[in-house]
Amino acid sequence: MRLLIVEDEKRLALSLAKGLTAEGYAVDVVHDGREGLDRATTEPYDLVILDIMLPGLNGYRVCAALRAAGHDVPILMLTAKDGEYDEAEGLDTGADDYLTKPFSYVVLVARVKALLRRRRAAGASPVHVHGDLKVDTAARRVWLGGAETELTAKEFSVLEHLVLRAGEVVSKADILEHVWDFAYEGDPNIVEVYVSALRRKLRADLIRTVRGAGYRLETAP
Amino acid sequence: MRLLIVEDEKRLALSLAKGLTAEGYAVDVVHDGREGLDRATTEPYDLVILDIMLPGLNGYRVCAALRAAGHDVPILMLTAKDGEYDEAEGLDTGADDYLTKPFSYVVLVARVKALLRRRRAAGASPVHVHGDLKVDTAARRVWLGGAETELTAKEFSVLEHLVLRAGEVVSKADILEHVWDFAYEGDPNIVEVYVSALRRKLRADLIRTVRGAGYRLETAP
DNA sequence: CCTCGACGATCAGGAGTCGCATGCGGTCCA
DNA sequence: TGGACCGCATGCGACTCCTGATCGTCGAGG
Repeated sequence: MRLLIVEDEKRLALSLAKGLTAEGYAVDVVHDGREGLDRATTEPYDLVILDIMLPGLNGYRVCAALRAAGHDVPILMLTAKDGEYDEAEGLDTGADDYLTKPFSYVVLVARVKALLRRRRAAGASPVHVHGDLKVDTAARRVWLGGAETELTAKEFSVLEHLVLRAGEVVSKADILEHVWDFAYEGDPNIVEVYVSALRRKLRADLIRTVRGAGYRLETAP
Repeated sequence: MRLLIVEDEKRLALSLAKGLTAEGYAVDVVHDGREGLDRATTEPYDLVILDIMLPGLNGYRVCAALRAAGHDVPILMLTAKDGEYDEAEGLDTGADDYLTKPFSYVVLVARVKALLRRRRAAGASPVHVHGDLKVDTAARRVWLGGAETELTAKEFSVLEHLVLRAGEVVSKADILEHVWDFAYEGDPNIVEVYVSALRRKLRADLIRTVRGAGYRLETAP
């Protein structure tokens, strides 16, 4: 599950990102509205956490623009309590839920999970397809050209992370942070070991090495 | 059968939950309106017991929001006798039945059963079929390939939870939360013991272990 | 065009984790 | 009082994961 946080208070954004990453989500953070809109329109996020007061473009406008562009990604709005902005307005522009600052981290996580559950209950499939590769994140199953392949937990996590960023180059540090513990003090070689295993179990040319940068899951067949 | 209790008086909520659990229902409890709405919209409950006076969002609004969202889950409202809230209003917003505090536990159970019967009579099937496995959550009976199998209460609850999420990986923590008390502090080993029993009584390959992730009820035959 | 250095791939082994089976005592109910 | 059910503990077996070492490959600069 991939989350985008659009929040200009950097400390808050960072702490949310850390926590949600620990929950197992892939988290990206941007600090202004325009950048947020760009990312949300071009990348496949499962949920967007959107602050109202933002430099560049405020949260309402980001939200409205996203909906106008036909994106139905769930949006959780963050509003300040001082009443300058109205919660109802947030829901009117197409947000799915809102949270009033200050909020506890536990509540935020509960809302995030609820929104993701709701979306899943509505029939949104957690299945990702790229070429002849099919990955079902809920069932934790992987097919290649119709044949199912058995993966271990770590192998699946690495693959899932690459699939969520299919076509992009993902650095080893990024994979380490997301799949392993946050502050993992280990050899980046583990990533190589698991990529190697994935290539062996799936197909060698599925994961492309970008020397000095990381790995990229090939999307075109 | 899964029940959700939305009630902020914790002692009352707990005693109801205990009683209904003993009746064989899987019971979740939340203490405020918003959380109740979240859960009811995202989880597949068979009935919601909803107090009127709630922090966050009162019972009427939860009920109205649920109906507005297209959910037809039966709702049993709990009203205080002091007339501040009108019973009729509860029914207007879409509740199926109401009960005035204080009420006897026996009456509550009778109403719950009546509502579940009514829904069943209306054609909602509590029977889930996956391959040659048939599970009747109302009657709490299980058939495998036409032959009925006797399960204990806990065995059935674990199976029911897996059936409701058939095809997905369900973590042991998730099973613990839903089948045992919600704040259960116990050894995940219990889950393993019950899964083991289910495999013995049903078929070994029906419940698949996904190492490091949980269990998955196989859907394909 | 060759050489060298850095980076990446692969392999094997041991430690640790995870899941399963079994058995025992407690408790609840008939 | 007896039986069934439940929670818990233990020990075993298997698999996974990480580490370290070695081998391979790419690319830049001489």
